[in-house]
Amino acid sequence: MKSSDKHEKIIRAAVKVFAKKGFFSARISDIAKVAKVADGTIYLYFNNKFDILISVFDEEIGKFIAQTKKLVDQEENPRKKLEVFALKHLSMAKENKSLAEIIQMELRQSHKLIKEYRKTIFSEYVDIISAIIRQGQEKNIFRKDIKPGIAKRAYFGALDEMTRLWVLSPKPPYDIKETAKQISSMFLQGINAE
Amino acid sequence: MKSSDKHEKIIRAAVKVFAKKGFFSARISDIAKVAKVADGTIYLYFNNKFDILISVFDEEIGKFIAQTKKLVDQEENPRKKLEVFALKHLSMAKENKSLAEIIQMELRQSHKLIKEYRKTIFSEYVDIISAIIRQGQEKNIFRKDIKPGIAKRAYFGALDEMTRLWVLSPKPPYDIKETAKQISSMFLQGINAE
DNA sequence: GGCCGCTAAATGAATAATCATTCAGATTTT
DNA sequence: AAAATCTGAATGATTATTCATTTAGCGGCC
Repeated sequence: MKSSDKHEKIIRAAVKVFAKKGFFSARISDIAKVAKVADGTIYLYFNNKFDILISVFDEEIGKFIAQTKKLVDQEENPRKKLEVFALKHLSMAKENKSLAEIIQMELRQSHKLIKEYRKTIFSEYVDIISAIIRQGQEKNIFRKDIKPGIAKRAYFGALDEMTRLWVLSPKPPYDIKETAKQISSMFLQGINAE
Repeated sequence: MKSSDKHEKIIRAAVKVFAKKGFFSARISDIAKVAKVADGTIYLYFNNKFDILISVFDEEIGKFIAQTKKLVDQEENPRKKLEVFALKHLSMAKENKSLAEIIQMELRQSHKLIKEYRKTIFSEYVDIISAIIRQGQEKNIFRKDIKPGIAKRAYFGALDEMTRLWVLSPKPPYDIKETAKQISSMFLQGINAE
């Protein structure tokens, strides 16, 4: 068997096990069992347990961010860009529930390395939002008194919290498209009547 | 020494240690050392390590939610209520950084018990928001097509994400009042120019 | 084709370290 | 001098990691 297969198999098993039991409660032997590999084999591909978690993030989140950027770039209108971003974010959570769960739970860990990691990777992601907002402000489409640095976090936070609902509930209580629409609409028009 | 003192001392020490190292990496002996108490003494006041974490939540978060409710009730106008909520939320994070950090990190844990706990306690908190929104809709102040169940999470998520910024950064990069204003304004008016 | 020798990959039992928890005895309070 | 409280060393369970051994893959040779 080619070694790349094993690497892949272990990562996939780890996603499942971490999602189910959480990083600290997951045992290497659990992952080995799911991956159908000996405990020791894991150490041929990863330095330690923590390294597996980081690899999961690196390999899976990277792909996702790239996809999001591409989609957003295809739209012209900043309003539309925000909608597309919301839809992509929520869709990902629905289609890849285990990974979403790990991001929700484990990327919030207070471990120093994870904190640092989170800062870097999330910056790249939420900066997609602030870039859109700046664009919109330049085109006089968005209010100039809104700080992009605050708005990006507010928008991301709103989506992230909806994702948490998906992750914690067995069934999505709201429709994805409907939710993305509501959230982008709230941000664009606000909730004030008239 | 009165026993209530020890209980308090241990809780306070636990808040510090959990915030610094995270629940799983925190050792009982760490907490004991900070509390200036023997390891065994902790077990006279708490059943186990997990029980300490739950007690931290129960005793500290409970107070905070009660305070928030009281403040919100003092306002008449739903718009004003939302502003007050945001300000209280962010102020709490600034004034009680260790606790905010624990809420951010540990309450996201995938441990079954924590998941359940989170559902209960957070529902109580975010339902303050949905209640405000429903009130506003009844008075024709807020759009009727906004679902309170989505809006409450979006609003909470936005604030929660700003809190994360506080927790992860050594210095608050934005002014608390300014941030609360921006977020409530975004939700009320939206970011569209005119 | 079949056999041999070699290397890389894989195995999983044994190791070693970590800590939550306990409890027999010390100390303090009443 | 009981009772209540506290202590911290010892226990025991858990598991990440290691490593001596086995297995599989491959090229050269007859």
